[in-house]
Amino acid sequence: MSTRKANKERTRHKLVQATLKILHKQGPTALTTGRIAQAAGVAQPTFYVHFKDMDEALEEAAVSVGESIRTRLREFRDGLEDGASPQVATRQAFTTGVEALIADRRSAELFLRHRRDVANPLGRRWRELMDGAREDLIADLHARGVGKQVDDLVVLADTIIGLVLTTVESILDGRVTNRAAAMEMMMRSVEASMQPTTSASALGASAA
Amino acid sequence: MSTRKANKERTRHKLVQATLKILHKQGPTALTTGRIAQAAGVAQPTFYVHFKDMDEALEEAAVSVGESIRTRLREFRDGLEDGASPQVATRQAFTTGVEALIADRRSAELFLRHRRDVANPLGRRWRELMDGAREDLIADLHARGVGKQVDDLVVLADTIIGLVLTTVESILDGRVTNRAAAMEMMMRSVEASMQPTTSASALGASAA
DNA sequence: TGTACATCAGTGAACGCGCGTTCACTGATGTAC
DNA sequence: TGTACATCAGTGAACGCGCGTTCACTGATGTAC
Repeated sequence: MSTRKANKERTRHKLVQATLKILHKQGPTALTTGRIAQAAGVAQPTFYVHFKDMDEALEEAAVSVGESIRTRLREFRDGLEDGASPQVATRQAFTTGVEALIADRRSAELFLRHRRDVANPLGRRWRELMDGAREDLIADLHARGVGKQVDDLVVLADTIIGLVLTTVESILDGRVTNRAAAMEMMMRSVEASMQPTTSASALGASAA
Repeated sequence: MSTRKANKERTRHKLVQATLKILHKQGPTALTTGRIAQAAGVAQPTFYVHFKDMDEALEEAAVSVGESIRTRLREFRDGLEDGASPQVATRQAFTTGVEALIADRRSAELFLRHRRDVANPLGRRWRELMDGAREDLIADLHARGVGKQVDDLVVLADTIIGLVLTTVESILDGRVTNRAAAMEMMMRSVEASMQPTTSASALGASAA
């Protein structure tokens, strides 16, 4: 590749990273083309050499973070056993999700913060990402025969994803010191939602 | 109260509601004093009769939503039994949380969307609200003797709160049609996280 | 009740500032021969 | 390799616009007597 083209890509990359940096440190209100350019070390009009407008830059920033998370999810997922039981597989899926997210703190924080912000390209893009992940999870649970035990795989998937995000939040916010123990407790919750409905009655036994 | 004072309060209230309306429909970027005043049906400089700046208006909007949620939480909570077992009480606490949030859709959506937005007065205020709720929950769990079974009440509280918010999200986003069944599954997850750690081993029994 | 005066919520007009956006230009890089 | 020309990423300067903010003013409401 020509030096010129490579340099242009480097600048573009710097602008995207600067966008994420400002968004992370100062929030959406502070996002201006001038600040982004300054943080990237270029003149302000340079922004327009690379992006039509702010939305286009945000869109690319969202894709960047989204792909980084998705790539890490795949990396962790490649380590999973294939023939594992639904319980073991779900346990691994849970751990995978948590590890993939906390591996990159800034991405995780941005994702958690803007994931429901539908007025923002970031929110829209990440919502698509979540919807895809949810569908994958449902398909996976179905393929492993979990549907026979659980009436509503949509709710089960939501429970699992919700607990993954909750765990990540607890870790990122520093409320959790013993990660292993916290993940153990969360995973027990996930497993409970996979039991046939009747098992709820078994509860009485442990009630004082 | 004088008509004058009452009128002023009405205008102020309209401005706060207009702030929430624009924030909800168009997002934080669209928040300008002009748009807020227009939505409230007053001239733009009127905004400054009531608020020093945008942050002060946002602060009041945050308090307004926060109090509406907290009031509803208390209303629901007043219906709880006192001497109930930890399990029954937690079950009721869970239902209470979900019902209190979905009772006002706009407040719930705004809260969920901006709850981690620390660059925003809304996010800061609601984070305080959450921290308070978490501490209350931990104290309540402790008072009911749950601490004897569970090592880490902080994680348990996070699990419960996380599952409440997850359930609310599922309902608001329309992924859940059968609310009762969904809440039943979520509650089983909550209950599982309250079992002594050893019960995790009981899992093997149901694994195919 | 009536009158004269005080208060003050709300407003139109005006302002400066920072923002997004455009454009002619520069100089480094690439290409043709 | 060397030269003459083409391309194009990046820039400084300029611009209009919308925003926040201020202020003198208005007229409705409140108050003193």
